[in-house]
Amino acid sequence: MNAILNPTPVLATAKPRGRPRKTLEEREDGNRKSDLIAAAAKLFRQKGFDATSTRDIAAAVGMRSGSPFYHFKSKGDLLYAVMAEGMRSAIEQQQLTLQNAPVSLLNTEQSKQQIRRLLQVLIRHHFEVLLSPNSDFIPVMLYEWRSLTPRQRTTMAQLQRDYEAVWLPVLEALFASGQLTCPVKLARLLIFGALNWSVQWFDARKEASLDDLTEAAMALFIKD
Amino acid sequence: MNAILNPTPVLATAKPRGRPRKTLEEREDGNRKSDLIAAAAKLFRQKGFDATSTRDIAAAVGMRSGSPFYHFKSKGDLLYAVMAEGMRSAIEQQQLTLQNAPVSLLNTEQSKQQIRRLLQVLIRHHFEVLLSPNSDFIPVMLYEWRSLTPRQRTTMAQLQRDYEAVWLPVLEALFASGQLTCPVKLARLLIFGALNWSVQWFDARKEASLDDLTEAAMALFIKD
DNA sequence: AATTTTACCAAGCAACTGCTTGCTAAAAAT
DNA sequence: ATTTTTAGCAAGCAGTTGCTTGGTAAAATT
Repeated sequence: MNAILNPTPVLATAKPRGRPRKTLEEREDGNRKSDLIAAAAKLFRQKGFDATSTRDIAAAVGMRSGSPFYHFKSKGDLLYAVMAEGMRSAIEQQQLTLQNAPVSLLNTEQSKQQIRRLLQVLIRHHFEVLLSPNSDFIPVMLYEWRSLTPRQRTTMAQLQRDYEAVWLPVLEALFASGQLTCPVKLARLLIFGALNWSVQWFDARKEASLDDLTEAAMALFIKD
Repeated sequence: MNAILNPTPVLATAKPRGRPRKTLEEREDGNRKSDLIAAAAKLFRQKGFDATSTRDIAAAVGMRSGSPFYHFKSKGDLLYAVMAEGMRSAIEQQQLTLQNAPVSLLNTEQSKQQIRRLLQVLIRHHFEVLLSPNSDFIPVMLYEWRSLTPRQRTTMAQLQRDYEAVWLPVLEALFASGQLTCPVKLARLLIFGALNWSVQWFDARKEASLDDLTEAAMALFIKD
């Protein structure tokens, strides 16, 4: 527009331009980074990674378009942060849930019912991770793999293995006791598929509760 | 660039510019539209709808950037064409598979084994739709719902109901005979989840065949 | 009191996006 | 032989994208 050839901004005596700056108190201190992660998770889930612009994310937390790049060096890094944070908290919660469960993973000798109960706890917790409100992190992880770099992909795969590690001994015990008649390896893949797919159709305002789902899944997979 | 103010292209005596035009014979006649659909399906599956540009698609079939818009009025319409074509052929194939099956759907009185066999045929066919090479259509449909208009979404939902319609009586018969101990409605959702999710992990170059998968799924879902 | 750090904003650049326009050569229809 | 249709190409427009740069007020540190 202007005829100024040298685009270098004016240096001296710049008086405060534009909108008023917020004080630190107003911007609810510190956790702006996690605000960004939460907002990004929500938008990524709603519209997908590619269809969400960094401007959308900035606007969602009341920033200007360039500001998220102070906290994250790229949009891709923000996606990775969403997924990593999601897996971290999912694993942590899973550990807690198992500690509070009436049955122990470490106990080798257990009744059929106890092993079955263990799977039920795992399934119920997984549904919670997938479907409880404001937990967009894991769905984003499940559906936006493509947009990760190979590096990020491998570390996410490791986290996923950590999460699933607890399941394998349970499935093996169920197989050994005849309550599961399907090779454990494929059973794991098929069962996680059945559960993970629920983010596509589950509607919290509708008939089934997470307990209903858990019961149905148990009935579908387990014999006796 | 040029100092010509009126951007209207020169009218008279335009000599043939640019690359040589292909004759109809060279461009393998007629099916350019389905070429576009196939190329789009492949790319949409590989990179996702948003990350695929119309230029990518054009290049994949040897066209210039604007030419796909002669065949489809928008990128979204091309996506819809991919999905609709995929569902059309999936439904058609399903019908054919059932006709050649040793058991009939219309027969009300059937043995436990016959009903079980019917489900096996349906599962096996569904794996084929999902996982056989060069069939990117259905995976695209499963993962790119978001990018459809509400209108397109409802007609796709109808096609999906048509496809699943055949499954319901089979599941109900299995439930009635005690081979399925899970409410039919939820069973359908969970089973389709388990199957559909396989597009995320299945690798044709690896251990399991589609028959192995079918066997595993049957063992997982069905009692007796 | 002086300095450094934190957390932004304003502006904008270069690349890319979907899509349109004006045109044209070859094939098909008349 | 003439007209119409088909299947494109070349060029480009307007909008959007991720990201960078230069600056700055307020808070924290020294």
